[in-house]
Amino acid sequence: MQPETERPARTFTETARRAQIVGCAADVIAQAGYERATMAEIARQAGVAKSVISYHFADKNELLQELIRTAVATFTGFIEPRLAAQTTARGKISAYLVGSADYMTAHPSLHLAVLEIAFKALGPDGLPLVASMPLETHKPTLEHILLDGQQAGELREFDVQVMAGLVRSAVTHTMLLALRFSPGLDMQVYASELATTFDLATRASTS
Amino acid sequence: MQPETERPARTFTETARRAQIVGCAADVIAQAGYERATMAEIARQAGVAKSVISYHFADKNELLQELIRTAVATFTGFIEPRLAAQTTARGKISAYLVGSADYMTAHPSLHLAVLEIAFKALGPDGLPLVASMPLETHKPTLEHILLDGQQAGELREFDVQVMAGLVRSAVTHTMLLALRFSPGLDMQVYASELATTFDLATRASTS
Amino acid sequence: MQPETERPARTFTETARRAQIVGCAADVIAQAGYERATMAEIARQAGVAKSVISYHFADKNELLQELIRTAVATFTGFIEPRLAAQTTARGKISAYLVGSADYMTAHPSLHLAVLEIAFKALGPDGLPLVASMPLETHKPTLEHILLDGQQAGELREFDVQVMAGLVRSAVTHTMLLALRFSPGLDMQVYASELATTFDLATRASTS
Amino acid sequence: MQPETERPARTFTETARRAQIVGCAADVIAQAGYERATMAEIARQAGVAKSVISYHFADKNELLQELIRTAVATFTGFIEPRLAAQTTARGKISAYLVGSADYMTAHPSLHLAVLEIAFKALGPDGLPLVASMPLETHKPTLEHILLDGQQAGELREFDVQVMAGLVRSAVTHTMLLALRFSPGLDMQVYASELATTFDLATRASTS
DNA sequence: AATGAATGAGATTTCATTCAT
DNA sequence: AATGAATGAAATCTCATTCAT
Repeated sequence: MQPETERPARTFTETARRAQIVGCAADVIAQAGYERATMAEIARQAGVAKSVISYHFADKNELLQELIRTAVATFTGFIEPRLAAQTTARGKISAYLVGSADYMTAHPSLHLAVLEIAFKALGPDGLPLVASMPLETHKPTLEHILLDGQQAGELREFDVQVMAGLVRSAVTHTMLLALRFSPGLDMQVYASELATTFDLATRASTS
Repeated sequence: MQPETERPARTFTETARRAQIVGCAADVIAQAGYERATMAEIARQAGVAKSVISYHFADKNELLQELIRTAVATFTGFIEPRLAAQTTARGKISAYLVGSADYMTAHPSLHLAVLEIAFKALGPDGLPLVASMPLETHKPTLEHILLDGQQAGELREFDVQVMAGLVRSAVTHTMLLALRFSPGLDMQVYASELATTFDLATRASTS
Repeated sequence: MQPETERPARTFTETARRAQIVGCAADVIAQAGYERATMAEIARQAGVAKSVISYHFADKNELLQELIRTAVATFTGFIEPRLAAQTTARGKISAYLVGSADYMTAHPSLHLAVLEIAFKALGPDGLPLVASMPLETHKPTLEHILLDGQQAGELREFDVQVMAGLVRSAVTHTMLLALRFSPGLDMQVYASELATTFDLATRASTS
Repeated sequence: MQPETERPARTFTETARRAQIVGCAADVIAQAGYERATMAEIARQAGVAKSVISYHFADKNELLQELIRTAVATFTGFIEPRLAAQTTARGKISAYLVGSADYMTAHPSLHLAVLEIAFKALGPDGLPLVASMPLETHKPTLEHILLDGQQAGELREFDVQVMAGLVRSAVTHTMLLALRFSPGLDMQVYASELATTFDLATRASTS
């Protein structure tokens, strides 16, 4: 049950420091962009020496991976209860979009940081860092929702892969670009507009 | 009419060299990714010395900007006749999606390179390089199409900004990710799936 | 009789801890090599925190010096009775070689660690750490043996410095390299081969 | 005949610079020791910027390997004619020792640098750098000499491996230590003392 | 028009050591 | 007596850019 590799349990202080550093990293990455988010800059933001980060994280990759793990957990905690509260596929899709917008509003720098990392960070093997990470926790979920909706006759026939990709892009990419070009944007309005759009695009024609 | 800044007209050789270098840059960026596309690597691919690039381009930014200008021109040449051939908004949207897929098929490394640059390259001010570029040549176009469609009663009421962003993301982002995860994907089929989806999402309900 | 510098006598626990750490240091240095024998690694091997070492030893140099002192004492305890048991110079030389091989067999990591340190460790002044150490406890001894042998007419005329250096190198260096390239080597056979060689090289021609 | 990997032929300047840098590296390593021979220090000694070294050598390992290659070639050029001039095994052994001393006298920093590197430098895999290098060009040679001498009845029976190791250690290690502790030492005298010693140790008893 | 050579700024990482508890 | 946490110095390597020829 426990992993073989014996790692001494983390101290309370250790855990707190790691969380603090991850938070500062997210802030720096979100505000200054991934390429400016050097270890030196993150340390400066956290008010500690560069080597403090090295002390708590094996290397930059581990820091970024922890950041992503945090974000995935946070997002999941945000979105899952909302999905569970809906019984219909159409309701779940809408909840996914609105919930994502809420998450982005609640944790903007975490969200932006993850996107920066997903697009830009490379692992030691030269492949995108996220390629070796469970970023897609909710990927099957979204496809399941669509599939279930089709089988229940609630949604029309379409390629589930394509539609799921489109929904996910709407959340990560469309909203992101929109935010970048108009920072004051109301995410909730934006999300409800998307919800309407996807409802029309997916519902069964007889409805 | 009169050039603002006095720059001697480019010779034929000069123009050819610039085009060659831009092409090599696109290949390297598309295949190896933006972070590996160093000046040295681009020069190696082009079979010239690093300083040749510096001779023909003021700096790396200018090279990337030229690449983007080339891509925009190519894309425009691809898409505009197809839009012009359509009279209805619904037809134009579909043509935009299918035409984009055709462009990606015809010029894959140009397309991929532009996306890499758009996501990753920063200008000297630290802002994304594309922020200061006419990347959005077709942006007003797409919004015009939607607006005209609404005014003609052909399309339902929706936020034009949101929908245009979604369409554009579908082309740049959704397709890109789909390609990355399944390289053998048939772009044309994918595009027609998207066309159906957007048709349902945008058409006026009475139609 | 009276210690020059006032240092409180070491407790029993203290002494044991120091010995344990020295032993672990020897193991790590012998197995992983001097450059990998960081304080962190030694502490890990000893199952204590890094700062425990700092607590018991002023700095890394003191730890290494203690290790060398231990090794010299051990080696001396090994070799002196054997030398004392021999009455002739030729017997003593042979006993030195064979005894050295026995020592290496009995305390391999101590021996390897000392060699690593002797070759690689630098003191704070940038000079080899062993330059300021009584590593050469047996150096005069060896030269005395040779000199006595010459005066007794047992050994031929040769430069005592050169020959002593050669004998010592045979033990530290030649055997070491031989071991490195063929780990299963029988040290005792090797030593007796060396003993024959040096006997021929040093004995008076009339014998 | 030519190696597959196409490497552009080196310029005259390039070759000269590489040689100069290798020479400076040897000087620094010999005088200050391997651990102080940082890229910065070598560059300072050469009067160039750090990155000039990076321009001419892929990394520090390549620089060190080139240094070793230079030393091996120089040593070979020194020793081979002298071996060829001797017809007997005993003459060749003597020539090897004296020739080595001459080489050390003629190229002291090259010799010292190689020893420093051989003992201390690790490759990227953590193994000694010289493990992957043709340092032992003359190793078979020395063993051949001894073997031939035994077969010709000129040398007594002994383990060829052991004796070859001892001869080589005498050159690299014994002389080195002697030099370190008495810098003004006359190498030629030292070598002739060693030559006598090894002659006695190896010649057939009937001679 | 082209190029080899040189450069300086900056990024990550390692490590012995110190300090407060 | 012991330890987790923090630190600063230093080292290697990368890369866009510039200069003299």
